[in-house]
Amino acid sequence: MTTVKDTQGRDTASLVNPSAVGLVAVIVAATDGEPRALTVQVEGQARGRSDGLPAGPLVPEHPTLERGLRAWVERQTHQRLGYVEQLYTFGDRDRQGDEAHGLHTLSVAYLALVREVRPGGLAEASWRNWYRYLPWEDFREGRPPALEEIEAKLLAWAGETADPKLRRRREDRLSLTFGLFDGTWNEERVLERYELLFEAGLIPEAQGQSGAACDGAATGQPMAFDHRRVLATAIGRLRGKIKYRPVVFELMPPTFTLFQLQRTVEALSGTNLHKQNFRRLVAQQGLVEETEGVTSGATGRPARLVRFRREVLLERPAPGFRLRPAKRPA
Amino acid sequence: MTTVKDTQGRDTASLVNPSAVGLVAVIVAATDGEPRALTVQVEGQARGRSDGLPAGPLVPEHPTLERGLRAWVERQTHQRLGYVEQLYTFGDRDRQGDEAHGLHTLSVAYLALVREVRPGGLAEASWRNWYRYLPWEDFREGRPPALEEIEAKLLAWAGETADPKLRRRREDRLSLTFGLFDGTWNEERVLERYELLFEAGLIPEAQGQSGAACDGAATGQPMAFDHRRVLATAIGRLRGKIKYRPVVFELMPPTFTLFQLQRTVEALSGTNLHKQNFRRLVAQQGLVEETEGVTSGATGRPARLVRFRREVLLERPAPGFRLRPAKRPA
DNA sequence: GGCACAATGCTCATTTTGAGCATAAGTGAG
DNA sequence: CTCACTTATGCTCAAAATGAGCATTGTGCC
Repeated sequence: MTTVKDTQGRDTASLVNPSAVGLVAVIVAATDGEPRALTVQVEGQARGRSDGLPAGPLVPEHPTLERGLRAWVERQTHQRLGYVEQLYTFGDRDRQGDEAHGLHTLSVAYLALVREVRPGGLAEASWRNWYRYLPWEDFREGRPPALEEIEAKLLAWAGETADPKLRRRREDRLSLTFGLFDGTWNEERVLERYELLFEAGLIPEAQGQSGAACDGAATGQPMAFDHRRVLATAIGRLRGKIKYRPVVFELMPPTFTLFQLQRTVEALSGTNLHKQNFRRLVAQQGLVEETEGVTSGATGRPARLVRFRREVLLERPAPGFRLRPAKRPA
Repeated sequence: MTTVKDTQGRDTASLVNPSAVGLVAVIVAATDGEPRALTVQVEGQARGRSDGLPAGPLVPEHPTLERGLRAWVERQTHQRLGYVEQLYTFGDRDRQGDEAHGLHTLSVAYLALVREVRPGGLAEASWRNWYRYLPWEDFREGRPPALEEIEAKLLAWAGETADPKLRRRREDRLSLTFGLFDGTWNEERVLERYELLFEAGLIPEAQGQSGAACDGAATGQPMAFDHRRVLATAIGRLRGKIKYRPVVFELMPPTFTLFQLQRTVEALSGTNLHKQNFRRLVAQQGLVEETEGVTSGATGRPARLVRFRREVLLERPAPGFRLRPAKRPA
């Protein structure tokens, strides 16, 4: 048996202190131009049932974490997972929402992208528009109305401290994440925004917070445990990733129009894009190839159906999309 | 107490199956234009002692994983950690190198960037040029000689299978990761290259492999357990990150010249950059501001000393470097 | 045929890159 | 003291990538 000593000479081989480890999955699909996550019903947690992400224990039988995750998700939801990527491992003692046993609790979170939305193997599993939980993240229809109330409360939170340094720090964070003073918005900072709201006590999941939270319309629907945090992590990661890796195609049907593709990218990023430039980009990058088919039935000129060129995965820079927000006419 | 049922109705609240969890740290510094990682001596493992990354158990006392990591690294190595980021959680059953106990073993790996290279609190800890372990990743002096031998062996590996589909897949991977047929090299695919070498049996750490591995000069010095894999993950992540976040500055002294900065970026990315364009980029992005000082003593015209503009962290796109490889004159 | 509505094609002014040339300012040798 | 050499800095120029729009082309519907 191998022996390891850390640099102090203590034996660390066995890594004592066994911990409880769980897996959580953010399973994403995009249908009808809306970004959706697969959710399940979770009991307990103060107000009866609430939505949660599919989660399960780490099963020792599986050779790798990812394989374990694939196995039980596919069994549980009858949803075959295509693209899977590890997101983050959460281990905060006070954020897990489950402190019953003495073990340290970890959750290893994964992001999965799936193509089709089956009705759901289980009655309790359902697809939900992810902006239901994070309404301030959707800028497709212009600035989300939820932001008015949120900004007011955040400003109040920043102002409620006497310490000028702390106050300054809070204001800097408001500026950086919500673009509060300079009107800037970086769509990738989803987690930072959520965490800020959490700290400011605007997230009901934060136990022991002052009851002065938003009424829920503005700060979205809660989820069980810290699952909204996991969801926020997933969205942020995905928004970043589509810019430099062609992962959106994992969400598209075998054949689609450029505009459907654009709608999907917009759904994920929560912004609108300039149509002509978007298609120029896609064409130029050689991400798709034309098929015979065209759309029909809908109003307007029929669109050509295209399909993803799998070969690009083998080509040089393996590009994604660099998002370029369009000015909204409204 | 809360109760959670998964979608099958089984109770998953307690996430049974306790696991052993360890923390591993890739602590990076850059001195004299060389990228270095902090290593410790590890006993056991076939051939006596070998280099390993600082690792320790997850201590339940700490509120978060990151805090726990910071605490024991600082205590163990007397090295204060600045920037810390979670890298990845490894949980392969057969890659951990430690299967003594029945528990599933996880390692949560972190990447840390530090500014100064203290002589090392412990005699057993030492800074090592990271290319010692991954020599094929350094293109600063032109194509690494190690690649000749590696490519030959990889081609042989691809060719040794009869199944044409598998063979095709292997060749595609060689092309994608090592640019074998199209001469392309993506410096971020460090992990993919390492894993390919591992699968091809060219990495001594792979137990039960055919002894036909490279002699070590080409495939670098081994590390304990799967620590080279962790290191490869860290390098790949860091190479990607410096392109869009100003993290290099975590490695720089308070004041430095633009050329030192360039050397550091080059050290990390393993490529050479076009000098004039590099400084134009840095200037234009407003990443640094001038100081009074200039260098002296060395040969050549003295260079102005600059310092990182911390404010950029609060500014809009929070840019990093977009690396642009320069043509090597040689 | 005439409309309304998307899908497509193309233009044009800016910026952003990639590559170099030219000059400036020290050090060390003879 | 001057020349040779070395590294730091300034600047130029052509090519490619972006950001915004205008113009045309097919279709389904009165």
